[in-house]
Amino acid sequence: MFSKACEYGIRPSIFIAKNSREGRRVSPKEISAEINSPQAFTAKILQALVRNQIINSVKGAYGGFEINKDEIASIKLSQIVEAIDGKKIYSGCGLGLEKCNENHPCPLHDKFKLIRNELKTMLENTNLEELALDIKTGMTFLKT
Amino acid sequence: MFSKACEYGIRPSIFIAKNSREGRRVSPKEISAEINSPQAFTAKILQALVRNQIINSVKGAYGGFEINKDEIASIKLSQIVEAIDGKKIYSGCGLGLEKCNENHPCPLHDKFKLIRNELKTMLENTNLEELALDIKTGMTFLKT
DNA sequence: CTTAATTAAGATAAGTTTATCCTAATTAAA
DNA sequence: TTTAATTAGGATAAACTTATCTTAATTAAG
Ligand code: FES
Ligand code: FES
Repeated sequence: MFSKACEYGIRPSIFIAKNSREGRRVSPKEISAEINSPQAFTAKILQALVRNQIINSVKGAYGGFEINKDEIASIKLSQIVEAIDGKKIYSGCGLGLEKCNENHPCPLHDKFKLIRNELKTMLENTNLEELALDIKTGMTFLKT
Repeated sequence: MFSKACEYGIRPSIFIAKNSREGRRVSPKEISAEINSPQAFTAKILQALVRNQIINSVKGAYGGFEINKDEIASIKLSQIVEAIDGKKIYSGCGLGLEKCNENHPCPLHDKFKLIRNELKTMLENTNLEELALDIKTGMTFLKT
């Protein structure tokens, strides 16, 4: 469904959100250990999220990644997915036609569009705070 | 959402279904021309569908691909998707955890599972006949 | 100012998916 | 039985995704 890159965007973001709520910056090393992902590759994705102003990085000693506490609740999953995988997941044809088009639909268009839209709505209505809270209470997990 | 291979499984199947309803066998050449896909690669996917007994092939002169008329309505999209992409699309964790598990869920599990199940239901409740009929009436398209 | 810690970024490698090419096997028709 | 048409299948290549490695840039602390 999502690319590995996208997964390595979402899981770290949740982990960073959780820690930022507790006032702690985290390093790529700690992140990849906690979410069980390849460190250098994950760091690359984090760079992209920083460029997209979804997370903040602080360079140099005692630096790391963080998210402004008061922004955590307003960051939607859709922003992360779009920053990494683009919006093709929202707009692309399920059968691979060049464009998904009401006036030139593929045979699966009506049915596929419904599900694609639900996915979109879900991602747009899910924010980092709610995901981070479940992690904190040990109800959900980010690895294995 | 689906891999290219899967798209090259679904679109040809619809095209073959439409033609089989009309009593015509089709060749990989005709198929890839009509659905605008790479011929050799598409042929490979067709081989896999034949091995999975979803479509029939007739070798030799005047051969080609076809589907038994009375089976078209009973072939579900889910069969094609599973034959090519496997069932990971139905069961895999949205955030890439090794297993999607009720007892060890990722933060997105509840919301993701809903959508994944809807996709599954949709594919299981869509058969080749209905898709082929829309093509035939010119209401839907398989290329560009 | 120097040092040590840390993110950024580019180069490279490995792995997977997508695509092409060539030959073998099969079969209907002449 | 020969021929021409056609699918099957293996080998290879190209493209893309995923992953690693090395160096540069930045910054807090001493
Ligand atoms: S045209 Fe295929 S999903 Fe809309
Ligand atoms: S555990 Fe992630 S979707 Fe179920």
